Amino acid sequence: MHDLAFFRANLDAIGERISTRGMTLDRTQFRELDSKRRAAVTEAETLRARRNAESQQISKLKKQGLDTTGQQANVRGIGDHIAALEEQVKALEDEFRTLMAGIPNLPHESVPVGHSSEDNAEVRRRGTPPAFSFEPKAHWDLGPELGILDFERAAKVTGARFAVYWGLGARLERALINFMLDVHTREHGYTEVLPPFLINSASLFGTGQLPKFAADVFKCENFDFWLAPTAEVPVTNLYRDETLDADKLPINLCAYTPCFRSEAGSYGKDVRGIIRQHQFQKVELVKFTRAGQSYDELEKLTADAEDILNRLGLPFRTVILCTGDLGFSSAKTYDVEVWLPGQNAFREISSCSNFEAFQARRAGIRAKSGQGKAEYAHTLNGSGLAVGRTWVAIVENYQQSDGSVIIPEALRTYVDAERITPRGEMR
RNA sequence: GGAGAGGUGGCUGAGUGGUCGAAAGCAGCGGUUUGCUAAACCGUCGUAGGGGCAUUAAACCUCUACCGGGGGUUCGAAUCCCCCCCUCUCCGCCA
Repeated sequence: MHDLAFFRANLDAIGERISTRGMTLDRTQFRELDSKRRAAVTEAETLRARRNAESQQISKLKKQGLDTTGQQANVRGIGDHIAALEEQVKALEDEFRTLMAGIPNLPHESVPVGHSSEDNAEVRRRGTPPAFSFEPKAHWDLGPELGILDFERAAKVTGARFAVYWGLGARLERALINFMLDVHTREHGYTEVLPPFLINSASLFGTGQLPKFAADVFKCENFDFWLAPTAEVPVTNLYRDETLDADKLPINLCAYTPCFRSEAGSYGKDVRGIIRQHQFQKVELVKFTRAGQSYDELEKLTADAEDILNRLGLPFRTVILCTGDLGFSSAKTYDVEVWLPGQNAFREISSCSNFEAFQARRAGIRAKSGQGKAEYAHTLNGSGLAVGRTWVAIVENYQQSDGSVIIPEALRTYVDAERITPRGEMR
């Protein structure tokens, strides 16, 4: 959500910047709706002022014991008029709010202009993809062969796009969660939180999933509860409608949660394996900062995510998303992409974004220093990392010619094994 | 799930139909006093939106809305009625 006064004053510049995202801002529509809305508000308020004044008169007359039947009928007439006007105002404000709520954030000036993911720019690359003396397998073959990944039974229990992890497969997932949380809390300065996995509509509005992207989120019947699509939602909304002490920022939080996404519109995409599931596990990093420090913190956040891959010895590259590929709420995003031998490609494993005040304005997250005026905080988040995709990266990058998988050094104490062998534990 | 008690400004807490945006206290801010600290005293102190406004912004004036949320009654609602949400206590049930 944009600041209204700023938006009005800089409409043309904003419209042009937004067009780099491949979206057209109808400035004429905005101006017309805004002035129509304001005219209606002014009219309704003028009438209300009149009603209040005349009501006071009635009060005075009554105290003098005078008859006020005529005045009362008159004010009742004003009241009816107000009621009719209020309906107009409400309709216009709803329309206006929907319009404003659907306008994406402005890309930061450092974001390259482009149309699609092809225009994203690589900013760095670490590690070397492993050389295999055999044809490396994809995890959707390796997993079942190792007896650690089971799609058939998941489909029976729930449906497509779900998986069951067995034995060391399940333990590898859990080990990754613990490893990531330990590194972030002990070495990167984050505080661990464990939030609710169901969130309400107000929270989804705060981070920008609602109203535009309701179709991507699972909704509970008969409750205003939704399954969290990412820990970004519950964790960012922890401070909704609060004013933070600016001198104590940044606040760095990390959280493990399962994430649930309907994946509407992704039919036929990544149908094999666990790259794109309705449920996946993620460790998320969230920062609340002052306005002036958010871009430095974005660099740190991204480095914190990359550090996990470094420690696991997984090759990756980091790209900066171009204007056309940027998410709705984000001003600047780095995607960290891990190398997957089974697909012979880099695949997104973390997405680190600075939302500036865009979410804070929606969610009412302010920061105030001493006697200073409260300002909107800046919010950031990034995966640190997507656990399922890290699982895939380990299985595919560390596969051996005999079909086994070596556990990376950093993870051994967590998995309590050095290797996953094809015998398997699935029954 | 059942019974009861609550939800008012940064906090505590009064207010049960008519200048109530809301008493009082605390905290905050400005000032007087003061060797320093403290105290005392005086003043000030919510948020959002509209209009005045014209080239932006600030300041100022003014109006409107906001006493958990949404409806209703009334000339007029923090106050009365209905629905919902949240918190606390007890019972039941469960992990």
